[in-house]
Amino acid sequence: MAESSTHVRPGGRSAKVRAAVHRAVAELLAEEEAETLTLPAVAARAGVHPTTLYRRWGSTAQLLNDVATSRFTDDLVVPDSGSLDGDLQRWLADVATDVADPDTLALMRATIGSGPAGGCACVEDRHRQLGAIIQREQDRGGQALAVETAADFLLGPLYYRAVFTPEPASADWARTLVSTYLATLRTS
Amino acid sequence: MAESSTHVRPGGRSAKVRAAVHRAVAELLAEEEAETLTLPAVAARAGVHPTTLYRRWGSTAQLLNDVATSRFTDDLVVPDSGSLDGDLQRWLADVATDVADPDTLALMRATIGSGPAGGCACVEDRHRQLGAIIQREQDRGGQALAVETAADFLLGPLYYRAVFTPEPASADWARTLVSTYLATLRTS
DNA sequence: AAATTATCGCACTGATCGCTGCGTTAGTGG
DNA sequence: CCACTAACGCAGCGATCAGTGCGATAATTT
Repeated sequence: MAESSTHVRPGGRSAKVRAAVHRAVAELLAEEEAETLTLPAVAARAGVHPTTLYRRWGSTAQLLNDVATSRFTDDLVVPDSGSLDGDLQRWLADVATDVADPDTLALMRATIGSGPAGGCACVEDRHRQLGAIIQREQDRGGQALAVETAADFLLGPLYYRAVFTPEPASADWARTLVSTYLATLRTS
Repeated sequence: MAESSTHVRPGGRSAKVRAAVHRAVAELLAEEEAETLTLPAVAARAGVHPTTLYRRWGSTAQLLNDVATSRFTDDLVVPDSGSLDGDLQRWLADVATDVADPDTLALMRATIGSGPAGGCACVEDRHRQLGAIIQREQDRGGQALAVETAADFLLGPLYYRAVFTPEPASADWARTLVSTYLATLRTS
C-alpha cells in the first residue's frame, strides 16, 4: 500500500547503522548465549541508540530474520564446471564449510528459535542456488531433477548434522554425499 | 561434589510441580511466540511461584533442555516386525508423525535456539532407537549398518524438512525414504 | 510417631526492558 | 544552494524480570 510514497533511503547513514547492527548481532551470538540477545544489548554493542532498533526492527525475532536473510543470501554464482557432478561437489562443499563455522551455526540456531519462519530464511537462498545448478544441467541436455528431492538428500543430512549433532560435517564429507546421491540416481 | 549427601526427592509434590511446569512450557510454546517464554510467565501458567523456577532451573535454556529431553525420550520399544525394512518403516513413520505436530515443532525450535546442546537433546533418543533397530538386524544375521550413516539418510531429510521448510514430511513420505535408502544399500 | 531437611510460597529490591514524544541530524530532490 | 523529510539521538516513563532472605509445608528417615 502506497509503496511509491515511502521513499526508501539507503544512503550513507542508514546503511552504516544497519551494517553495525548486523555485525553486533553476529558478535553477540558468537560470544554469548542467545538468551542475552536483547535489543538494548545489540544497540550498545553497535554504538547505536536502542530507539533505532525498536523502530526499525521492533523485536529480536524480526532483527534475527533480517540478519539471517542478509547473511545467507549471497549473489554468488556457482562456477560452471561443465558437469552436474562438478557443480554439486563444489557448491555443497562450500555450503558445508560455511555451516561448519561456529559463529554461523550460532546465528542459525538463534534464527530457528526466533519463529516458525526462521528456518526458511537460512536455506531459502540455498534452494535457489540448487535450483539454478539443476536448471543448468537441464539446459546442458542432462536429466531433469526435482529440486525438492535433491535438497532432501543433499542439504538434509548436511544441516541435520550441523544443527542436531555435536560436530558438523566437513567439506570432504559433503563431496562424498554428492557422489552417493548421484550414484543413487543412476541405479534407480 | 558430595553427591551422596544430597538426597534426591522425587516424591509427590516435586514431581507434580515438575509436570505442571513442563505442561506450561508446552502450552505457551504452542500458542505464543518463543519470545514471551519467560520464567515468570511459565510459573503463572503452571500455577507455581516464580521462585521455584529460578531455583530449580535457573534459566529458560536449562528449562527447555529439561523439557525437550523429557519429551523426546520415550521408553518405546520398537516392535519387531521381523525385517529391517519393516522395523525402519514403522519407526520412521512414527517419528515423522511426531515431528509433523506443530506443537512438537515449536518445542524443537525453541530448544535449538536455547543453546548449542539444544539440538542434541531432541534427537539423542532417536539415535539410540535407530541403533537398537540396527543392532537387532545384526543379531538376526543381517548386515551391520553404521548408525551415523543411517541417521544422515533417514533422520536428516526428515528433520531438515521439519525445521527448514514450511511444511514437514508425512508418514508416507518417511516410508518412501526408507525404501529408497535400503535400495541404495543393495546397489552399492 | 517424631525429627530432619529438601522443596516450595511469600514479600521485597534493584536492574533492565519495551516503548513514546520531541528535537536534531543528515540524505534527497528541486 | 535550499527546502523537505526520513532516520537517528535523547530523556524519561511504566512494567516486568531476575534474584534474595525467611518462614511454611511435606516427604523421608529414625
